[in-house]
Amino acid sequence: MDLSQAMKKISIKDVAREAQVATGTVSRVINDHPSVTEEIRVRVRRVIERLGYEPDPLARSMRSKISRLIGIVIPDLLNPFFAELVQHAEQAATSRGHNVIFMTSFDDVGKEADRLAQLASRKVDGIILVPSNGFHALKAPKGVPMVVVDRLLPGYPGISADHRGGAKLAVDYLLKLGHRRIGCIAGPSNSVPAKDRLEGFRDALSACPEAAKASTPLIVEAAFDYHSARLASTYLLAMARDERPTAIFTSSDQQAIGCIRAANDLGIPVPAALSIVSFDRVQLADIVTPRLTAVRQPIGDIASAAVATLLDGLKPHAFEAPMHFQCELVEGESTAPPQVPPPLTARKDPG
Amino acid sequence: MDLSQAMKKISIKDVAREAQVATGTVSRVINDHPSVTEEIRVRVRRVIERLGYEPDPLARSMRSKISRLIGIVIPDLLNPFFAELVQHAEQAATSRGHNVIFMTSFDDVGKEADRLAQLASRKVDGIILVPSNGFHALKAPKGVPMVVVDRLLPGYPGISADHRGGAKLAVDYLLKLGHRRIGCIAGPSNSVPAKDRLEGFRDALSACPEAAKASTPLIVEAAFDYHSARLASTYLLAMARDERPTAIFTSSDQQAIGCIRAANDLGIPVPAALSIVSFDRVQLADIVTPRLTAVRQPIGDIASAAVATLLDGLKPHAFEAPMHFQCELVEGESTAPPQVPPPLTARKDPG
DNA sequence: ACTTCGTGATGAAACGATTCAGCCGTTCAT
DNA sequence: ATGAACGGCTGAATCGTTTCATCACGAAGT
Repeated sequence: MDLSQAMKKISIKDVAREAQVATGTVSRVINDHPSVTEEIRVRVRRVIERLGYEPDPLARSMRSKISRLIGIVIPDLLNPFFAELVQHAEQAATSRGHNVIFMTSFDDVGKEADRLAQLASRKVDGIILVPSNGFHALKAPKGVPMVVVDRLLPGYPGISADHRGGAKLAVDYLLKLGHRRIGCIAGPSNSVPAKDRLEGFRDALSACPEAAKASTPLIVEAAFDYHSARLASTYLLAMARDERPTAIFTSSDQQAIGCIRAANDLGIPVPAALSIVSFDRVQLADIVTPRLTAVRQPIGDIASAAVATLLDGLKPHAFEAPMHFQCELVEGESTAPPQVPPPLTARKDPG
Repeated sequence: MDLSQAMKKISIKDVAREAQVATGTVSRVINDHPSVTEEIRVRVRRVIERLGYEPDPLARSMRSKISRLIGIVIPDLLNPFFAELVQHAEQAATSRGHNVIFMTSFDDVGKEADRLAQLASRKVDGIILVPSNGFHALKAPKGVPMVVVDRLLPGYPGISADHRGGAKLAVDYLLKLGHRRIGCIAGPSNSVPAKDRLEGFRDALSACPEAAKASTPLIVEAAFDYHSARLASTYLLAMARDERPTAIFTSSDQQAIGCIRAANDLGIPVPAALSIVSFDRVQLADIVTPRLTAVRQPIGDIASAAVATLLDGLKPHAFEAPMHFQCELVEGESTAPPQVPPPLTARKDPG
């Protein structure tokens, strides 16, 4: 016992010798290859157990070209949406016996290309990419399946939430509450999801000409973060009372929080005088006051689908339509029916 | 050219043949081994360039036992503090030519052990571990350097912020503002950092007997999250006005937000009637209303130090004192001097 | 002049798995 | 009865490096 403990490492050869079979046979036992009699299979298994043998992943992948490793490249982990995505992807990969190499591109096209090359040289079995924003002719590494998530890219298999449908959900909800002047903090125009959400905003309005007319001038563009949205919201809310929106759709939770802040600063109570619906619905949405009504992306589903696509080798997707997942509206406390605006001219007092 | 493109892959042998040297020589050129004449070095380099040869990391690590991979295991990526830690660690590793395998333990000791074993079998060059909470005899994989971060563990090289000193910083600040009844939302008692922060809280008070006497009954324990802290805060703030704390130190930003919410619900204005200082100071602290005054952990430094420790092979740390990094107080808008409490009996009205 | 050394380069043996060609014995169809 | 097909196993080649034991050669020491 002690001697065997002192031994450096047990390899497939040791197992083979001990079990009186060839190394190839042991290999087939390990890999559950059918061509092995039950008797031998059991015998080998027992020896493996006894020796505490574990195959070396490195040697294994070197020969087989399968690394049981997948790469994930995202722009920024501080964005809770991406953090959640990574967490779910890791979970999905782990449950399928893979590990994940994590990388950040910092929204830099150069870094992104570099990271992809590194992953390729590591011979990962697949890559999940959330591309950096803006224009770029992405060059996917040859021979490594890749799936683009969230920010879709033409020509690559893509998976994302149905941003357009989700936004429509949000605005439909506001319309149903009775709102007609609905502002929109759109995301940056170089972001695909932002554009999609804006489309969804318009989709919803197109069913209600009155709202469409009143709301179209109330669309402003801002980055996805708190500060930009606070600024943009201040602009919208500084309008005269009968012109300013009674509700605002924001393209991210952080934007919504900036919007709430702007409303507070202007003395506009939320949701009494201003309803807010946001997108993403990450943890954040639940701890802010008031809790956000928001459209939740099915991040878990997206992550699972991405991993499954890679690991099941569903390559043909490349030129088919991207996969979309339905969003869901989660009601919080940031929405209410619109106040009846007090007549501007005279007060209808009794008598 | 076209033909060479069609070729499967160029290996070290191709380079050797083309440059008229032995493969071993090429290897030494690649690894900047000194024993190689300038002439040959140049010649080989040129061939490498021309052929676009890139060494295969797998084959490389198989022989050399060096994978240029480090593993990082954290309990939960949705905790923004850990997300930031991972982000920084990835950055540090990348800048040193390493990649990182990311794993989540979900605060489960069993999963944690499993992940560590996986990393060991992948022959990573080092492991950064944020251990799951609670008791456990952690078994570090043999032969892989490991550094424990944040939640220190006796017997392992550890790196963390100076939680105790940081907490003292926070409470000193409150004392300086004039507060004497200072509440404390302590973290869960099975968490090492939580205990350290509580120590720091006590350290600060020990300099001011008056405050110590008034504050000691105001310590309550809660999980690090929003909801627990909201509950705990409500308990503290529901006390009579001259008994309840005029300031509260919370052990996390999320706790602080729960605390603010509790104060709001009770009609206690922050910071006018209640000052709050929290720990961590992640992004969150900046977008909440009011912005949090908080103690910031130098996450970047911690991550860099962890990576450096692993990659520079500073193993002897194991039984030395853990490495601590100083925290820094960041002023926000959640703190103010205490209100002068209005006399309880009669109002000192003129006349 | 002869050994001793050191330097730079070589060729082959690891590393630890997978996989491929081949072999032997059965079984099945003809 | 005979050949083809096939299942089950073996042994060796292979993957792309690093590293080790040598070796050739010239400089230096005696």
